[in-house]
Amino acid sequence: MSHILSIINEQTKLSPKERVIAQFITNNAQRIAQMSIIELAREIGVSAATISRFCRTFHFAGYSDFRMRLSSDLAQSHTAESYQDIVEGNRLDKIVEAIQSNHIRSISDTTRIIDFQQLSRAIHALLDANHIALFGMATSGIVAQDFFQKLVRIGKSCSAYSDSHMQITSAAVLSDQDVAVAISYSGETPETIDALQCAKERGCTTISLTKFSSSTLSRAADITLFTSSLEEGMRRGDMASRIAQLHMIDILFTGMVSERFSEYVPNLEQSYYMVKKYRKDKGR
Amino acid sequence: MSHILSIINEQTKLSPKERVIAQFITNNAQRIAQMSIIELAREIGVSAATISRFCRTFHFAGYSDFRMRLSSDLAQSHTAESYQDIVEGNRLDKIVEAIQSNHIRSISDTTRIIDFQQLSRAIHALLDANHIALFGMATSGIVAQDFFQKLVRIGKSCSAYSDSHMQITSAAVLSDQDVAVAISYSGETPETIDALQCAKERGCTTISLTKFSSSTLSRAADITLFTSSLEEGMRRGDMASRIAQLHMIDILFTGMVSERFSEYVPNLEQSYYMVKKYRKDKGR
DNA sequence: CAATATAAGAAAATTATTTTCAAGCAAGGT
DNA sequence: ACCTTGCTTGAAAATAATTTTCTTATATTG
Repeated sequence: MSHILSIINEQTKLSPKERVIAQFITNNAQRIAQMSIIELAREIGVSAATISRFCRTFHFAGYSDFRMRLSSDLAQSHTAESYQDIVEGNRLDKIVEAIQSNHIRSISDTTRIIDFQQLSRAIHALLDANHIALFGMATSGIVAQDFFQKLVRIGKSCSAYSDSHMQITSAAVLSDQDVAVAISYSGETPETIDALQCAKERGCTTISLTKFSSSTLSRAADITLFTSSLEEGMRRGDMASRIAQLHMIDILFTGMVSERFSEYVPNLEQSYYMVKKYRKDKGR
Repeated sequence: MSHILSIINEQTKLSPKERVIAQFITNNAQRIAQMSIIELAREIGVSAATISRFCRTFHFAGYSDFRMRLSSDLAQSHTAESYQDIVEGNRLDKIVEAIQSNHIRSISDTTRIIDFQQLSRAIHALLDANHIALFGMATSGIVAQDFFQKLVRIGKSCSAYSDSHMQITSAAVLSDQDVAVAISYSGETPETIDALQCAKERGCTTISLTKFSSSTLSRAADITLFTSSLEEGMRRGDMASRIAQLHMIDILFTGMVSERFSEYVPNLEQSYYMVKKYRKDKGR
């Protein structure tokens, strides 16, 4: 099934009309590409307003955006297979194949749902930030650490703590010149939400990176970035989700470096060079 | 090139403005998906009317129809060419495309060069290990941390320190029942090599994960695993290399879980469940 | 049972797209 | 040269599509 359709079908807490809409979309995905919101509304038997809201619920910019993404999603879906879970006693080559296809799919799906407006806002917010605070627990904490290392290399002031008390502590001292990035696949990790709320209270610009569906974290953030969401039960080991998050981090980072090339690239190069130099000097 | 783009480019008898439009569309196809006719008009420097007429000239129902067909067209034709470096002032859509293709390529290349014999040996060594010590600095340290988190979830005794003194310390107390995994893209990171040598001296089985070419680290290890090597000068930010390393970690981990399914999957599930439970109990 | 929240449609407002109309310009005829 | 004709193009009007606001109905909770 197409990525967008599976997101829509996964969502369990939908209002009656929303369910009707989801149902119709699932059964008539191909036709929707050619329908205006009004035609669709008439055919389903709901108001256009409800459909418009439905699209926003799923983080599309609006109906047009939804329709477009759905159709490119459908165009692609016969090319890529679906995500595969870890299963028992699989032959090694099957495992490798499954992981490869999960990861590649996760990257392409994430790319496909990028909202360039939000992405651009995020990059500029990060560039202009005095200090960047990164929040994330467990696997998302690893992703935060990764971003942290990158930001350090270009000389950006930033922090990333895996300890939830330290996260809050670092959030507590932020100002409105700062930016907070909260990472959580589900968007429901309490510690991460708390840290973001705290940062928000301090007047920070807040950025969330969650799976592509409505969540407490994405609702709370000023700028929302998404990774593809996997089918349910796919979370064992958080593998594909973490690859998608890192993919997004790479896009943010590269966007930043590309924008301030002459300032950041020398920093990057210095940081590699100095690590080498000071290692040698110690007499190995 | 996409079908629609080639149709547009084939057309030879176009008016001046039409040619300008065709040109822009060809060079910015990806971006158009997110642009209204007015934005596009402003950017090109023609009137919206002219664009509307342009679309009809090519037998589309109108601009919306054109935009939709173009984007599903682009979704189908997947373009993973060679690795691309970060360059200055690139447009965001180009950046995203480049990163996506680098990552996908990095994963497929890494998969292609897998030596299943070595992989299988590595998985069994890890399964049989009493304790697993992970070594890696900087970006490879992040990868080590990631593997660490996964191993903890299945209840495997392991360690991963980013501090090079602690790495050596942990290596110093290993026994011949243990396994050491040393991660370094170049295979020449002195701290990581030292740790592996130290582990070897203690009688450990040693596994290296490096780029695909001979290196001090891979020569020193009992079992060698490889990730694809990127073209020179591609290391800015270590993005693709880290994705490839994580891909390999996922393969190792999934291989382990798949082999001891009934022992490890309940552990995995318990670990997710308990995190949730003990968070709730704290009274949020 | 009141108070509050949520859902949903009608209508208004906004935004996007297409059409109409008029101006500008080049080619060809007188 | 000067008019006519046929294009091309943009401005503005007209239309269509979409979103927002406002209101009412329906649940939900204390």
